[in-house]
Amino acid sequence: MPNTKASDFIHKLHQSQIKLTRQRKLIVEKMVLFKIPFGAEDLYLNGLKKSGLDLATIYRTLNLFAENNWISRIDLNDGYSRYVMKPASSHLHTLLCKACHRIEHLSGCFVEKQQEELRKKGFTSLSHKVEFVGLCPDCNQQERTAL
Amino acid sequence: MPNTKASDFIHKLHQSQIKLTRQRKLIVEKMVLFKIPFGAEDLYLNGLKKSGLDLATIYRTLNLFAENNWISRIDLNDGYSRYVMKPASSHLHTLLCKACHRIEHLSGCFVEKQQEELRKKGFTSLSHKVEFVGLCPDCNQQERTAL
DNA sequence: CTGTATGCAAAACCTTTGCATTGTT
DNA sequence: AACAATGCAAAGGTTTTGCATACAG
Repeated sequence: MPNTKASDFIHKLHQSQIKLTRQRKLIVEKMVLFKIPFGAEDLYLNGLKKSGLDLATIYRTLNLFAENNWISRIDLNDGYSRYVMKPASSHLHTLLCKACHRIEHLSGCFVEKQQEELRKKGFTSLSHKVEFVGLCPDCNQQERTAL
Repeated sequence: MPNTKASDFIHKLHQSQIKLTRQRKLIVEKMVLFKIPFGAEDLYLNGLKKSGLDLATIYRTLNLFAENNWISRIDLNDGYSRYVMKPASSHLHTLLCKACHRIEHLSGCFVEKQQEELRKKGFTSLSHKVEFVGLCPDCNQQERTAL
């Protein structure tokens, strides 16, 4: 079963109003191959350019996907917009390795209670994001053995 | 006691190796006046330009402060880097109103336990960020009365 | 004094946009 | 056929950088 992820994603596109173009399919198929957050240029230089896609198309598509909440923007604070495929759950709880950028989606939410308190105080339309950043076991080990 | 915040901050600068210039003092004194996340241009157009500061100096200074963890970058996802003064506690738990950009630092941390579990799994140098985004009571009310 | 910080101007950078053309539904 | 999406090229806006000068320690 190759690319279940990609076809699931494309299925989502189908159900919406947007048109399913060759370019968008290619972008989706490329996105799912990334295990770390990817930017427009990452997709472009890793095959999409060869397929004849324009960088502008990729930017437009990534914006479209993000607006529809099909992907999430990750801020690595280097002036470069990156995205990750959205996990099944709506909001984002991530664990990011600052060395290799490997990203994990965490299950379990420890802040629902806190959010509920804020709601009681009069805040509405609440959403939240929990981000852990650190060194994953692999990168941590590399640093040690490098000494 | 005017500008306790500013002098506290400047005191921190003193203790580090960096030089305390007229420009840096002015930037600090301006920063503390902002109750919402501020960008370089915000500082520039709100008095620092009149004081003769250059935008480049402000960018350099904001980068310097952020590298030293004296201020924190906030990503509002509009292609504009903003910062907030760091709260006393090291890490960031914020509540941001998406309408007026008013920001609150939340006390109490509900994710320490989760972080401890990650540490046990082999992750190191862990830090975390918890961000709530929503409409504050004031903005929420405005939307309602606008109907 | 020495080395860092600033001002100025230009460049770099990522991202967006206009418009004619192509392609989907 | 109608409208949305793409490619191409150019512009946009924020942030960075080089270099001579000024300044803090």
